[in-house]
Amino acid sequence: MLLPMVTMISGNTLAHVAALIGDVARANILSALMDGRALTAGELAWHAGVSAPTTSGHLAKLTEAELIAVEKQGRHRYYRLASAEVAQALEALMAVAAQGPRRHRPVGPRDEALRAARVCYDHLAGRLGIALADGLCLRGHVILADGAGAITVEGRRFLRDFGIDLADGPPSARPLCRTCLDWSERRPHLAGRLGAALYTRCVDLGWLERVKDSRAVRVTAKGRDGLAQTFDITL
Amino acid sequence: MLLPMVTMISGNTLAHVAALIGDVARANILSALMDGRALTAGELAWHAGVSAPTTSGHLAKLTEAELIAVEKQGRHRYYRLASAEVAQALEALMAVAAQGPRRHRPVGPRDEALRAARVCYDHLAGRLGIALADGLCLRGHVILADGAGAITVEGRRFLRDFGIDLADGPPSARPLCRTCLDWSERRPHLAGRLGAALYTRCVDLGWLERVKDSRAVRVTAKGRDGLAQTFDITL
DNA sequence: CCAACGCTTCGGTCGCCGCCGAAACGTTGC
DNA sequence: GCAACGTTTCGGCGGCGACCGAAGCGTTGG
Repeated sequence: MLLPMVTMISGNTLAHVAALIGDVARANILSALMDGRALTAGELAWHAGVSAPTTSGHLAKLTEAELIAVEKQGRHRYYRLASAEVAQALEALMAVAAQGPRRHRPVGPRDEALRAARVCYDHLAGRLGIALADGLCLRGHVILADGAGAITVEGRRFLRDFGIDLADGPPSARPLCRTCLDWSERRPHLAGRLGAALYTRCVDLGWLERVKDSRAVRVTAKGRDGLAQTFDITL
Repeated sequence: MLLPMVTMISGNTLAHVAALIGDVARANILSALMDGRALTAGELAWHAGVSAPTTSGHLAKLTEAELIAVEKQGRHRYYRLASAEVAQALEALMAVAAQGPRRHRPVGPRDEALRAARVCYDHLAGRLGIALADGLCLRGHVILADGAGAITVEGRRFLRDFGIDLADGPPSARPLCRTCLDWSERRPHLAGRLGAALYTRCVDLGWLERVKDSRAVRVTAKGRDGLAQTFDITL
């Protein structure tokens, strides 16, 4: 049989990366790490639903492929996603999975919480993430033209008043403001350094709280007021 | 053992989609379809490097999961990617694969052609795609701020002169102008309806030609002149 | 109408990989 | 130093799924 020669190289690497994500245990591990924090091997074993030895094997494979990175700290080992690109790929896959044919998923209460507000790597997603993006867009603070975005001059001033100065920090190669396709809302929300700063600031202000063992985010009473006053968001 | 309950649902669907891409034969099939055209089962079998029966099974699975779509035509069956989201997910995975540890890939001449200019679903990628995006950005026809993009008023006029009217066609939900992370250049190139229109127009003008059995694109002599005059691109 | 062709279905084989328990390793703390 | 703990390594088991050849189905063209 005639072989397609060089084409196979890209297919091989593509398959290798996808196959790593394509195991239920490993997918659960990566999903758990999508909240941007670093978790221990034990915590990840719990999330994956398999034994510690099995988890260890999975973590070794993911680390070797540089999908995740590890940091030793005492007798714990903290694992985190290796890069924002990995998070983006995972989110893109979830978007495909969400639009696919109804795979039997009885929408539980936990699922509803995720759709309301959740963390996507280091920024907000779900209905709250969309509302934030819409609010900033409506006031002309950012320009979201057809899935792409940029910060205006007034936006920069507004953000500074809100307590976010995007000029500080090391000059990073990371995009200042980019969008990310929301898998539950099917619309773009704010990502990049702006998205991360917005989320961090809301947490610092006590407006948002993480839900334990989940990517879901809860809006506090103070947060309800603050979001309404600052961003015109009513939940 | 305590089970993480509902969290597993998302992990399950994520793993299912990723596992479909995570087979070498299927990855080759999807890679081949990344050129945006619809190919027959036989052609895909050749690209996949496996027998016709095996390919048929793969195609059935991919179709059922709605990663690809099929169209019957006589005794042929034409398969294509089901949506732009699928293409985006594939591109994101390739970006991850490209930045990972050097997986033994001896850069062949075919590979070099892909890095120079290739089709990414329905728009241009590679050095040529980057150069086009940079050119339009430099002249202020589009604004590419940190990986995000929008078309300016002058840009719209310029594109109309070039033969692209983005107002025509049915009002589509597809983004007009978005960016796509280039896996070989590690920088954003133009995607969305603008990216597609630019590629189509260049082909119509006879500036670009597809390379047989590859996603690579060749610049014609006429194209070299045209690209230089219109976009200030020197290859 | 029959032969050629493209594609799918069926049946059986084989190899890879996920899984766990037991044991080893390294760190912490008493 | 020793016990407790978190994590990894080892060995062996089991099952899923990719693969092919042969046969079946539908279409095309003479």
